Amino acid sequence: MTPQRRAIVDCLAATRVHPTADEVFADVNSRFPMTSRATVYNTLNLLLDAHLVNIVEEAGLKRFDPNIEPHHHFICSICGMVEDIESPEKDQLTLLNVGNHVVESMQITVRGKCAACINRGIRADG
Amino acid sequence: MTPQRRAIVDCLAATRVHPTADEVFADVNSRFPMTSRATVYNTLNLLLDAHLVNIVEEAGLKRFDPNIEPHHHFICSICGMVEDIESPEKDQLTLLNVGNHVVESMQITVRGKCAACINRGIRADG
DNA sequence: ATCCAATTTTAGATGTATTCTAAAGGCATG
DNA sequence: CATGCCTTTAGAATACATCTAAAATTGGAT
Repeated sequence: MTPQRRAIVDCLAATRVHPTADEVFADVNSRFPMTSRATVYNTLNLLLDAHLVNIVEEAGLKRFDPNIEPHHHFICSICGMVEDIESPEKDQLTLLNVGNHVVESMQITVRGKCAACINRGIRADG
Repeated sequence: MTPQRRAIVDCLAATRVHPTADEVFADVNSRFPMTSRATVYNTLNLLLDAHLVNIVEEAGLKRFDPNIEPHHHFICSICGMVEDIESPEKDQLTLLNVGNHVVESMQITVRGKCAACINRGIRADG
């Protein structure tokens, strides 16, 4: 565990915005200015392999999620914001059977417009 | 509607494997050898804008899905295969409320090991 | 059939995200 | 202090996607 790795883990643990690798790089670099992108990518991939973070893909970007409990996501179609859903309804979902495949997990992705974007739109119109 | 565009649309309509842009390019090129990647990307993006195809992102690749009915996906964690789920259970899902956001759609992603990969594994072991 | 304007296609350059590589650095152990 | 192992660094290399400008094609008017 090096200072760079600790900074990367801290960055993920402190945020709820599902940062991209580049956003993690920018945050870590503000504290350790010489950290290279390769270190950020290496560390993130190590965390992925160790199942200590998850990945959410959207609009061509891989976003990293330190929440490894099974959960779901809301994605704003305007600003791209990704938010964890901690709804009791998530548990109503039992594993579907799919053909002859072995099902291991299920995840719901909810899409729509986030409250912030709706407010921005209302102000712009009025 | 040009021959190139028709070939791209035909390719998508004929397949159930959710091809990537590059796979579409390879297929179209086998019939129209001089078709460029740009034409494939342009046409796919036109189809996306017109909501005539959907996109499924997985493992850093954008896969194109001509099925525009709301539906769900099974993704194999070994080979990356994406399969549509046409399960009656999909309809039991009612739109969740998520904070103050406006929910427009919900999609389930089921992950696991596909039948083909399981068979391959069993043969490899025995 | 010919011309023209508008659109599409092409090849290659460019952009963006990610991974690879080789050299340098750090740290524990002998 | 030397050694070996692992990490970090900077930049090159790769992969996927988009952009650009010129050439080709289309459909409509003559």
